[in-house]
Amino acid sequence: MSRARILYVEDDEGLGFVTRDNLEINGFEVVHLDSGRVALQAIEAGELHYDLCLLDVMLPGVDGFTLARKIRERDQDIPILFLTAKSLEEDRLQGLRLGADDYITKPFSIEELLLRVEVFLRRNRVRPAALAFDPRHIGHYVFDAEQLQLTNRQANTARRLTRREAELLQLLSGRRETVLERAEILERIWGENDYFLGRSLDVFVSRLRKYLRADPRIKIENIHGVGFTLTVAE
Amino acid sequence: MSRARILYVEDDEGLGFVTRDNLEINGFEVVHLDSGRVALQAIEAGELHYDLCLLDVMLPGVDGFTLARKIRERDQDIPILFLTAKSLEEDRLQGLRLGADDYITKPFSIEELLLRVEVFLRRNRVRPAALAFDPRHIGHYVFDAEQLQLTNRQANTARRLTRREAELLQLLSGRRETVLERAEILERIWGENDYFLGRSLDVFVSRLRKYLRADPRIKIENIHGVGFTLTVAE
DNA sequence: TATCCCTGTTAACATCCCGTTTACGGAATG
DNA sequence: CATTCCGTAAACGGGATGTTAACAGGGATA
Repeated sequence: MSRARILYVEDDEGLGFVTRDNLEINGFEVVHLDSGRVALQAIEAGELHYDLCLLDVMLPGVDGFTLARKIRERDQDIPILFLTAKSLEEDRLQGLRLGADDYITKPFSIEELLLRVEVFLRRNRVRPAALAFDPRHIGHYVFDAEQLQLTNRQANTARRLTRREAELLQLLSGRRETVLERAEILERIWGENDYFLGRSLDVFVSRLRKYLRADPRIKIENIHGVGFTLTVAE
Repeated sequence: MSRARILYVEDDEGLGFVTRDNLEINGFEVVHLDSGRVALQAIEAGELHYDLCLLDVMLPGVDGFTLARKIRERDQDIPILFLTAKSLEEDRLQGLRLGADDYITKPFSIEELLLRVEVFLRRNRVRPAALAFDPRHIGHYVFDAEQLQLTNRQANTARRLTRREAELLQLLSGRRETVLERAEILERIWGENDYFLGRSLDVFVSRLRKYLRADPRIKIENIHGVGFTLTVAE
């Protein structure tokens, strides 16, 4: 696997620089943005993909919570860590409800930060695509990745998916409305990327389309030469 | 779906009682031990399998760190949360190095505790407050795990099971409708996992199917490459 | 001690399943 | 209009599973 990419949003210039530097020394690829607004744009542009988000809560303008919410809209699986000066319980709770995965209270030591980040990425790598335990709604289907089950709520029927099918649907449905590049899908699910696996991916996409055909609002669109996007029309 | 099992080590009687109570109300199965020594024995006996460990750091005799180290020797993945009165960084770091996953600083609110516990269990893919099935009624059979007896209420006949058969049936029927992975079954019943034990499991599943064949609503389904699911149709 | 069950494991073989690959036609691109 | 990319059905092959039977060893029994 290539180096893990971290989105780091922090307005304190000094701290931001030091932290970024330390993360990079330890082998991470860091994109450091120094304002909530810029980060919001970057997220909404939706071009880049990260393995982990590190968000300062207190940002001028757009705060960390808002960012987290936006990130979750686009990616329901990516780990989010908050950095917060306040150790106020109310803040911690709000973050956890928003789907944050952990908190680091300022001031923190670099060593602590690294330990937490590594714990996180390690856990994420061990259990690649099977994190979601909340059944996920896709049109009038309900998809339970853990149970490898796809239920048609309308017809009240269920279908068992194979592991690969579930992994792929998990990835697609966790990032709907955004373009998932072929290379990324192949890296994440197959762990490598060659011509034949690419054809395999096409076959799986075709199968998923068939399984989801009962709801015409659901589309898995191909972007020629780039990748796929799952959308659910209103 | 089984309830998540939490090992909770806490010497403060009052706090321990309240916390345990709250966890149980919220659907967790809690084993509360009130001293480090007792916990150490329990861990070294290695009989029980937990989904999460909640350890007070300050314990008379054997402290939380020592426990964590022992637990990590046996299980690399199980989430460990520390409860600590001190928010000293040195303590936090030591805990993280030992493989702790998080800290909760006393005093904590029950809501915070629950949120954190749930976040961690989610990562570990255990369903927290899921309802457990009564393992004793399976279709028109009645299963007594203690007596190793399986009674067919319709035909009014009974069959004696062997211990392994009973263990497997209890696991399957207590978690019906959910995918039980081969690895987990083998870990829980055999304590280890190799090719031959896997074949052994297949043999036992086959036997159970035969014993339960009289009720066609009962199915032990295989999910190829993943595990088994016991279902009882309406 | 020899013998007999009882139980869990191993062996053997048939069958099934699923990820991959092939094949071919259509679509997109420039 | 040439070339590459994609959609999908079908075939393939290797590994996973189902099932029956043989086997081994331990504890009870005589």
